[in-house]
Amino acid sequence: MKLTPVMQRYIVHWGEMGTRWGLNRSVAQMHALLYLSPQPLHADEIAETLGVARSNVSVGLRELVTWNLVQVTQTLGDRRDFFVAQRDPWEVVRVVAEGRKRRELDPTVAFLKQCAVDLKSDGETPAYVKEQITGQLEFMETVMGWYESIMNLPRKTLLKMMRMGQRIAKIIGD
Amino acid sequence: MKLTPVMQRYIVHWGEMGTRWGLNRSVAQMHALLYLSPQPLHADEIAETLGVARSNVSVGLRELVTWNLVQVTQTLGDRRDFFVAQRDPWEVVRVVAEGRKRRELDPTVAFLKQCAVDLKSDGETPAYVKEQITGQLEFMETVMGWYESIMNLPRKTLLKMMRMGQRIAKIIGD
DNA sequence: CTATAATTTCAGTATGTACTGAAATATCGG
DNA sequence: CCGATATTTCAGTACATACTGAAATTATAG
Repeated sequence: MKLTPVMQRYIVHWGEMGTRWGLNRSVAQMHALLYLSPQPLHADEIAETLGVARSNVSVGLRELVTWNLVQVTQTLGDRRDFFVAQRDPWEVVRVVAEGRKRRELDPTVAFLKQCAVDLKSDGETPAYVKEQITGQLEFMETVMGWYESIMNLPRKTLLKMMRMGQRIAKIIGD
Repeated sequence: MKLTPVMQRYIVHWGEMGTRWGLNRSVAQMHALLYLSPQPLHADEIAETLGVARSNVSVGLRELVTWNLVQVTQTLGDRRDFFVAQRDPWEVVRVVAEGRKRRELDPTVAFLKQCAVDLKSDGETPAYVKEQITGQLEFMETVMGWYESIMNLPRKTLLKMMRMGQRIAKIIGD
């Protein structure tokens, strides 16, 4: 696959950003490449175009497929797997957000819950600390409940809400 | 400062999570310690309690102060700086979210805008690619506009909205 | 101005994660 | 079942970031 300068820059940038979103650089680059490609690509072509090891592509694609950021397709008369990117930006955001929630929020809530239980029969920890911890748990549960609600909204409703911007305050704040 | 087992676990856990939120481990631990402390602490005490180098505490605290996650205070008759944690969870989230936006979203939007400009006079990049890139830019601008709106809402309105959960769909989706 | 305490800087080192490439494994046509 | 091609595994290595501790700097009390 031949890349124009803009395409190269795009892929490099996406790789950089991927590292800040919980993917690693080469995985993000693979997704970027597939995202720009009008037709499915096979692993060798990806490895060659990006200049990374074939094995690395193998691992990266599997991760992308697991996350539903990439899908596998077949071509008649070709044993190789071909890959296409998830192109719906909503789905991409959903997947990335879901991954973050799982890695960044869920463990903390679980941990705080356990703390809350332990603190009930804990004589040595100051009351002040107990309040801080339980308060934080309550806060996180509120925020996560909201997140779940948002994610369950139909896409159309979500888009509508986003486009309302500040006006939402008027509706809610009566 | 003396730590009970629950407090130790809390600090360790917060450190782990910090690494996933764009802070580094020891910085997050410092915040956690201050968050649990009923009174301001000075740098030496933090270093000793957490078992990290004094210099590391210095750098970490400065970062936390810059981010407004920690404030400096003084005590009469003591030359040392004392530190207290930002305890408002909304403010903590705001700060962390702001940091992420700055590092993860802003550069990408800026980059995509530049791409869009360059693509106007780019004969070699396929039309298909142009559409993908401009579509993505549009999407990101919608999402970021929404984020700004949310962050500008009064805290009370925000809390109200979060507690509404799914019912928000009914209001919007008419 | 000097002595002392507090803080910061920074070169060197440690640590964790990603990447490579060779070897092993799996898949398929004949 | 065999040979050829595609894919995956994994030990070793590279790389980026964080941490230490000694030295330099800054601030303050007398």
